[in-house]
Parts: sequence; C-alpha cells; structure tokens
Amino acid sequence: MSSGRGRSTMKRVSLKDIACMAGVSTSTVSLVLNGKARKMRISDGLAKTVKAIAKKAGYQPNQVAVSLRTGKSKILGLVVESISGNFFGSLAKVIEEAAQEHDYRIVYCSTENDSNKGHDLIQMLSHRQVDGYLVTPTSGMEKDVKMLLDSKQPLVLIDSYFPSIPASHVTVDNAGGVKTGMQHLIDKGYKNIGFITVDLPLIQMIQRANGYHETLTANSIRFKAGFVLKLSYNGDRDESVNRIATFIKKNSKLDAIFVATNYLGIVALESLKVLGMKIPEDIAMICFDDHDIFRLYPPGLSVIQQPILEIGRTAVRLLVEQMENGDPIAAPVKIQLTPKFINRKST
Amino acid sequence: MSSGRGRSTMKRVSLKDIACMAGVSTSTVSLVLNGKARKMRISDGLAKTVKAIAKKAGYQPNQVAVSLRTGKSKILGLVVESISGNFFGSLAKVIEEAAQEHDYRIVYCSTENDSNKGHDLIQMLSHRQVDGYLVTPTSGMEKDVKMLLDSKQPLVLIDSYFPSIPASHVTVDNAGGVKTGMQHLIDKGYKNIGFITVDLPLIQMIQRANGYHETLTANSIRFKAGFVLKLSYNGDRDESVNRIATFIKKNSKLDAIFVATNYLGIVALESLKVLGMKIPEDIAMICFDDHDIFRLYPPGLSVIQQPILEIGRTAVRLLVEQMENGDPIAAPVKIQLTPKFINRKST
DNA sequence: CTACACAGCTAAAACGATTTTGCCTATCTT
DNA sequence: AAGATAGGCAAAATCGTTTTAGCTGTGTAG
Repeated sequence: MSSGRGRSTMKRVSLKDIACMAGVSTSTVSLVLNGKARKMRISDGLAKTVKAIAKKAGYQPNQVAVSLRTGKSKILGLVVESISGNFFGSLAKVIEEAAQEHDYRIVYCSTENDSNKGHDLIQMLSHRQVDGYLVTPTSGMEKDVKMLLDSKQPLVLIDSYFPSIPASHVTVDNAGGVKTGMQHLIDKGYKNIGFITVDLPLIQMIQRANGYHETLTANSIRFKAGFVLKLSYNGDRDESVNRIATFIKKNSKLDAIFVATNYLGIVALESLKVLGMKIPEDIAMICFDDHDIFRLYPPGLSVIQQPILEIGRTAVRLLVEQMENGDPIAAPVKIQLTPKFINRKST
Repeated sequence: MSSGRGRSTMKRVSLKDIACMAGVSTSTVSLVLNGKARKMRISDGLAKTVKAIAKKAGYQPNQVAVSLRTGKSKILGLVVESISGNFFGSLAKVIEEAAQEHDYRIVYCSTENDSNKGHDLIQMLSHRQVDGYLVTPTSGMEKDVKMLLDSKQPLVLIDSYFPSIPASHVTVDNAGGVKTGMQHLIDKGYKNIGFITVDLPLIQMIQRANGYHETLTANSIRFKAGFVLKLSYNGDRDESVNRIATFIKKNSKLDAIFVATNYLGIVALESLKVLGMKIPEDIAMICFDDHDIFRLYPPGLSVIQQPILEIGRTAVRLLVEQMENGDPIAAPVKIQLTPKFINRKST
C-alpha cells in the first residue's frame, strides 16, 4: 500500500472530512470554498491550503444538503404539454441550454394536456423545492398558476397564458402570424380559405382564430362557418385524418387551408394524401408552427415559424431576473415575439 | 377573522408544525405518517388524529430534507443524446411515464454527443443524489460509466453499450434489423445497395454496418467500399445533404440505399429531392429508425422501427429492480429487443 | 496598566425530516 | 408484593451544509 490514490469512491468525501484533513473547522472550509474567506478574515495562507486539500480530495458539495440549508435548489421546473412533440422538444432543448448558462438545471414534466396531471406536477415540483417554474399552461391550470403566484414563486408562462392572471409570459403574436399567412394566401388569389384548428380553449388558439377572422373582414371576404373545422385534441389520429378529409371533400370550393398547429398540419397532410390531392395544385396550405416534415414534404409547406430559440432564451432570462430581484413583486413582464412567415411552395 | 381557512400558503407547514398542533413529538408524527405507527406501538387513536391534522393542514414532506436524511431522492437521471431528436424525445416520454409508475421522477440532460458534457452531467447528477442512472452512452463516456459502476450506482444503458464494461443495458438487435431490411431489398431484386451511416464509433452503428456486410455475403454479393458513405455527426446539415447527393451521383449504379439513422434518413430525403430523384422508381430506400416523416413522405418509407415503448419500459424496470435488490451486485442484465420491419412503398 | 480594536478562527444553531434509543407507566407473572 | 414485560410516547442523533455569534490573542491608544 504505497501512497497511491487507492480505491477512489468509497464514501463521498464531505465537508467534515476536509475539515479533518486540514485540521480546521467545517465553517472555515465552507467559508473558504464559498469565497467568503476574505470577508470572514480567514488568512490567505490557510485559505490556500484548504482549497488545495479540497481539490486533492475531490470534494464536491452535497447539493441536497446545500438545498436544505439555503432553500435554493438551482433547479427549474419545466412543465410542457408533451416532451415528445416537435415544438416542445426543441423548446426544452433551448431552455436546458439557456438555464445551464445561468447555472440552473431543468427537471421537466409533461402534462399531456391533462390539467390534473399538471396540478400534480406542480405540487411535486414544489415539494422538490425548485427555484422557479416555466410552464406552458393548459386549460384547467388556472388555479395552479394562481397558487404559484400567490405564494410568490418565480414563474414564467410560455406559449400561452391566462388573461385574468397577472403572470409574466412570453408568447408569439399569434393573430399577427396568422394574418401574415392569410394575407399571403389572399394576395396569391385564394378566396375560399378553410381554417383547421384544435378544440382547446387556449388563448393562443383563440388568437389564431381571430387572425383568421380579421384577415377575412379586412379583405371584405365573407366568413363562412362551414369553412372552419375544430378537432378535439385527444381524438384518435386516424379519426382526425378522416374528419379533415371529409371536411375538405364536403367543402369542395375550398382552394386553400390554414392549419393552426403543426400536429394538425401533419394530420392534414395525411388527409390530403388519402384524398389524392396535390399541393398546391388542388389545394394550397399554410401551417402555424414549423416542422422538419414541412420543409421536406413536397413541394415544401409554407409556414408561420415560431422563434423557438428566442422564446426559450427569453423565458429563462425573465425567470432568472425574477429570481434575482426576488423581493419586489414587480409587475408581470409580458413579451410577445414575432413569428416568421416562411414562404415555401405550398401556396 | 373567523375560523375560515385563511391565506393558505404562508410558510409551508413542516413536521414540527404538525407535531405542535397535535401536541405530540415530531417522531410520533413521522412514524404515523410513514405507516410505522403499528410497529412502533403508537395507539391507533393517536395515529388517527395525527393523520387527520396533517391532512387538514395540507402537510407535504419536504423532499429535500427527506433526501438528505434517507439518502434517497426518488429521482432518476436520464442522459440522452439530444432531447429534441425524434427517437430520444419519444423515449424520454415513455421513460417518464414508466418511472412515474414506480414513483420516480426524471431529470433529463442532453449530451449533444459531447463526452465532456456527458461527464459533467453525470457528476452533476451524482451531486444531486439521484437514485439511479439511465444513459444512452456516447463514445468517450466509458470512464464515467465505469465510475458509476465502481461506485455501485444503479445504472442501465440504453441504445448502446460498451462491450468491455459489464453494465446492464437494453438495446435492439441492430444487425438483425438491418439484415431484415437488406434481405427485403435483395429479395425485391435490388443488387447495388448503398449504406449511409454516421461516423461515430458506437457499437450500435458497428452492428448495423455488420448487418449490411453479412447480408451481402450471405447473398454472395460482393461488397464495394465505394457503396458505403460515412458522414460526420456534427457536420453541417447542408453539407451532409451535398455529400449524400454527390455520393449517389457518383455511384450511378446504386439502385437502393440503406440509411442507418433517422436523422440521416431525413437528410437523404433532402438529397434525393435536390437530385430530383423519385423513390422507389429512381432509387429504393430503407431507413433504420422510424419517424413521422417517413410514414408521410410520399410514397412512404420502409423502415426498421425500434420498439420505443418496450425499450423505455424495460430500461426503467431493470433500473428499479437494481435499486430494489440493492445489495447483491448481480450480474448485468443484457436485454436485446427485436426491431420491426415496416414495409411501406419505398422499396 | 486598562481598554479597545482587530485579525483569525471556531462552536453551535439551523434547515426538515427519519430512526434509534430511552424513559415512564401500567399490566402481568409468580 | 416484587420483578418482568409491554405499551406509548419523547428525546436526541443524524444527514451535510451555511452562517452568525463569539472566543482568543496581539497590537495600539489613552
């Protein structure tokens, strides 16, 4: 048994161990390692040796203990609709990166658009003492959001929000995005434009529908109720395909459709395939929210693209600011980003 | 101020508070709430009142404190290649659900195929005292995996593994999957089959390449080195598109390609689009790993589909078993699942 | 020569739970 | 009637940190 480094990971070295090795108290070690040596008048010499010993021993603080003592976990809770979705997956990635820059980790959860699950998740996160919440709220989560706000938890809503609840949020200009797309369609000469959306009482969906209506009236086109199709969120995929196909067949005058989410956009593509209709010859199409598939699927779908990177980074920034300011219950910050129209060949 | 329930969330009620209200000691409350009342001979009457008080007060244990005391966090670390990818996103979702059934939460991290980041992540997770690790290892993470193993951390590898390291893992039969696809191609009469893969020394990639070679020799087709294209993982997307296009143009005899990952499959689709080539008329194509796009993209791509649900559930099961058995350093469990050939129209 | 400041460090409380040990009082045994 | 047993709960140790209050000794001022 020479002085070799031996079997390393026996028991995780603790602050106490370091203190022991250095022949000082745990407080000294803690102060040194947290950069408070100067302020607490630990001599530079001692500080140096303590640091050296800690490093040699490979000391790493037990974050659980730190959390308990400080009340901060350096963890952010991210509640999304479904991590496997394209939009939320990408968003989660961006958020993870942005959070990391501020030295925060993410624990994510999916609600699958079930507000009960959302509620449980938020409870769970709070027991874990997360330092802040990023949530894409689904209908039914008003109470939970309000509860977080009431208990002064740092919170930023993403993608959606509740008009009646004064929480900070970052969203995109849904109505504006739709208008741009719709106007493009109209300028290209399409007159009978259908609108396919999801039957969820979420503000962003309402806004997208508003964008549709407003563009019609702005161009003096009469709104036809039959040109709007609302599909239930949890509907069976195949059923949705059929319903869209039926919708398009029934409204034979339709020369274009605007689809309000990328999930439905994919479904719509499938419907058109079933019907054997070509884009844009038989019907034009624009979708809100981009997807790999839309870039690729011939002839390439024009879309309203959400600035995912900016959304994620902004949300994290807002949250971090909230956590750092701390005390003043500042007015909620509401940021609306501008989506981008990507003109491909489907129109 | 009547006896109304007042402003709820003032300070989070603790065990001590409950003990106070009930006029008993904290130990009693803890014992009762953890179902150890009987064993520790707390009278049923007291137990009942304590439970009632705790419930009324909305008591929820502080998990951080519990973790510190018990050394268990009820959190699993999930390290994937990139959460925004289709395969890993879906996998993460399945794993989250499966973990939840066993009362575990997930904190996930992406390595982006950077082994340094992977190393940091694992360090990070261990400081957070996660109870177990699910990791899809990238090359360069051998040391970290070995370290976890040495320190007897519950660990299950997914999707890949290191032949030299005895860790439990769940994978799919990569070679077998490729063989099925290749044989299908050959049976359909394709003779000059190219193989496009990623330039990463991961075992699953090697196995897929082996499947390619073995099918060729089994059918007495001579292997041509020029028919294999290896693309660098971190290459620019457009560059990859070009390289595949060049590859296909250069090898004009190619009548089919087998693509080893779904990411590259999408890139290949783009290349073919650039070249103006039709599937399967101009060239046939099969891809390992399914994707929404492959089902949809005309005419529909035949693929080798990984059983994501089964992979995720199996991995979680294995990990939970490891954590429950605890003591015996059981031999690693190696599970190989069978991928499924989905025959669409691209062949 | 007392007093006071200050440098340099440590002891101890606290965070919120779990768990072992210990103490006291009835009841039972013989 | 004395000792043993069991029942019912409280006390205290513990997990690994952070942080405040305080202790000791030396130099300087009055």
